[in-house]
Amino acid sequence: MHPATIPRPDNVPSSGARPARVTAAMVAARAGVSAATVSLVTSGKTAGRVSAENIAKVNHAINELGYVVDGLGSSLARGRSNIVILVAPDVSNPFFAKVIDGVRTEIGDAFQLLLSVTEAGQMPTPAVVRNLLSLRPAGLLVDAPSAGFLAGLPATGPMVLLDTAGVESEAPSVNFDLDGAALMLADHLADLGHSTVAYLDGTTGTETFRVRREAFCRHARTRGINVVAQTATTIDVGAAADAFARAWPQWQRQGVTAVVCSTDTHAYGVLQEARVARLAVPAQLAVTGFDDLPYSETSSPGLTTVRLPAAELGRAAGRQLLRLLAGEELAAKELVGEELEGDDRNGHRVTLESTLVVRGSTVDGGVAQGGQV
Amino acid sequence: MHPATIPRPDNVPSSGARPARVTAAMVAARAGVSAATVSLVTSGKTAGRVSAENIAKVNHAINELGYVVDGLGSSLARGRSNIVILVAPDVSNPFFAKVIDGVRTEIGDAFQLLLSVTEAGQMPTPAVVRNLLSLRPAGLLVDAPSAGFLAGLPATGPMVLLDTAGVESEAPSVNFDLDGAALMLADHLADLGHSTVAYLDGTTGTETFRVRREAFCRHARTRGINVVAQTATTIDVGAAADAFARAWPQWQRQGVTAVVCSTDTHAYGVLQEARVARLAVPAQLAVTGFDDLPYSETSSPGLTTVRLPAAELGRAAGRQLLRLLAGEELAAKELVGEELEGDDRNGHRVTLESTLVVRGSTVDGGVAQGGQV
DNA sequence: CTGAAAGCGCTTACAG
DNA sequence: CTGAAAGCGCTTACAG
Repeated sequence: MHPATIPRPDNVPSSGARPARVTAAMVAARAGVSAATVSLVTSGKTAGRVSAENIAKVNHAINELGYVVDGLGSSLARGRSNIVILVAPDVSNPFFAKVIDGVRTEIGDAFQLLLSVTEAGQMPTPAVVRNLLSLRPAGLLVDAPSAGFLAGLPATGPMVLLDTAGVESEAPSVNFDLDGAALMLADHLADLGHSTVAYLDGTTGTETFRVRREAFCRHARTRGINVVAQTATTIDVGAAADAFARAWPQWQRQGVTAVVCSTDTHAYGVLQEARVARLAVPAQLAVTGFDDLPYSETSSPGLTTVRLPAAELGRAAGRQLLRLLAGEELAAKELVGEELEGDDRNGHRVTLESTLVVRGSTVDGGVAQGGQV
Repeated sequence: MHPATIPRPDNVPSSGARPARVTAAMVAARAGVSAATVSLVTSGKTAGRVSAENIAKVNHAINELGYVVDGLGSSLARGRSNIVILVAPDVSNPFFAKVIDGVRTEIGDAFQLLLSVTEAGQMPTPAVVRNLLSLRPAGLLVDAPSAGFLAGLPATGPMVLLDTAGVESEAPSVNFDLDGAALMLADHLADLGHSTVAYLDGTTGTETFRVRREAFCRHARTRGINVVAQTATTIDVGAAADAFARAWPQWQRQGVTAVVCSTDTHAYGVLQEARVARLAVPAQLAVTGFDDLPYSETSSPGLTTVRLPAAELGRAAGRQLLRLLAGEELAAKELVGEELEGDDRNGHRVTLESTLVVRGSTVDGGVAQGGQV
């Protein structure tokens, strides 16, 4: 009579009742204590409040019955759940995978990390956000937020922004030093004598891409580099290869000696096409990227690229959020009406240094020479 | 005094109280009705139970106050939340992105889809699962489950498995017809006259990879094809390229005329290396993949591959889950003690047909000739 | 150290 | 059609 769910170990016939949920009351009865005591034990607040004997009894009963604290009841009583929601426009790329992993590492078991799922490349709609917030997450992590998204966000609990390049917000945030990165890149190319370069951008319209391009172009100009051409394609090796193949004859005529790509993925396409065209990299053409994705180390030649520390971005954001959450607890418990100490009022804006990783796509023997600058 | 959260529109000073949560009781007071009536309105159960006038009043009050039904309270009262949790070992690959998208499309706004986040390539630990389940999700979707994971799963609510290749389970599931796919592939290569091939596998140890390989080898043998070599690398273009470059001299001596890859990503590496080595594809070497990732259409030559309908996998699983959920509701409401109709007892095991997409990597002009077979 | 009680915010029989 | 009341499962003052 029940819809097929997961297999029952024993073939329970059509009585089909779901296994009864084990509640704190049941544990209490079994242990011969009150539900309050059970709660104290499960939440670890026993110090000076529960006798060792009762703690043992409760734990025993918990194991016997296989009790798990109900997330809904618990969250409702505490006023918030223990889930942290990570909102991001692009879940499926290796760079973001590292970011996620960093967050996960930092958040640990204290909170349950869940990813909001949206249409590829989209931030969740206001309606979805309202839905998410109604779950009373302990905190929110938002990657690459658009300005519109932030504007529509109702003022709720702790939130940390990741990779907000170009978007204004007062919320605590963790960012890459894209300007510094672009500067290093421009310097590197200028030092190598490049004076005419092309820029291959992404079409997603992400803020970070815009910032990368603008920062590079600015610093390039300062260093006397002409950015004579710009094209954009989707973030796809094939699309980038095509675009480069089509553009190259023209670029060559313009004297382009280097192609700067807004992400390594594009650069892979360029490298690939260059190999097919038997263009000597870096002698005839230098290629650079952003991100330092895994493949950049093993491509041939290796790709010179701005390493944006993805995992560290996730970790730093996780750390910030944990601090906010701890602060909240403090505020609720002890500091009502007072001011928190400086540490919690500053440090809300973390910027991570990027590094330029020099490899064979700009310098012969770049890898051998040691990599990072 | 509160930790910095998100920016307040107006600079609320250190009074700092969170904006008071708007509750159903507040809406009720404003509208001059009972909380029960508010609930009826928000859940759309007004038919014959709430006057048009009161509906209007309540809706008005809701808008005025910006009321959103609290997910925790609501879920606790109903006995389950409206979230569906998608558990998967590999969130960050373009194939899975399509699966997610399919699920999202099907689930729609009825439920809130959230992704469980685990270490890359890992299923969540039993502890995490218990945590997730304590949120009382309306349903669970599990992609590429390992046998161990399923065994450790407590018997809970509705669940649908995706891509369970090789894993036994009684739970409703949606799968690809990998055997049929492997057969088509073997036939295709045999028809082209290949009799000696190499197999390039992934090292993740995913069940689906094992099944792909075994099924292909079986059918290949039947068709008189010798699979003379097998290698495995991580799922990375560069790694695959390296592996191929290293293995090719030997393979060539063995008379290998085709490389079958367990996923397109590997095949990209092979194609790339083949171009560098000026190996004529497909004349000297045919290459095939599995998945039909986006780039397979634009690579040069295009990649002959088994198209596994990823989005359809997600949609079918979403559909199954919705049916389970609907059945549950029925069971709870009307059918206690009776049997559900056949439709709900069968059809719990959906198999999706795969197709072989023939492109230039096995047949000259493969694309032009129409693609699918 | 312990338990009875109130409360978190909602939904759903139930009696009118 | 409407509202008072009980209940979902927990946590947290509070009184002992």
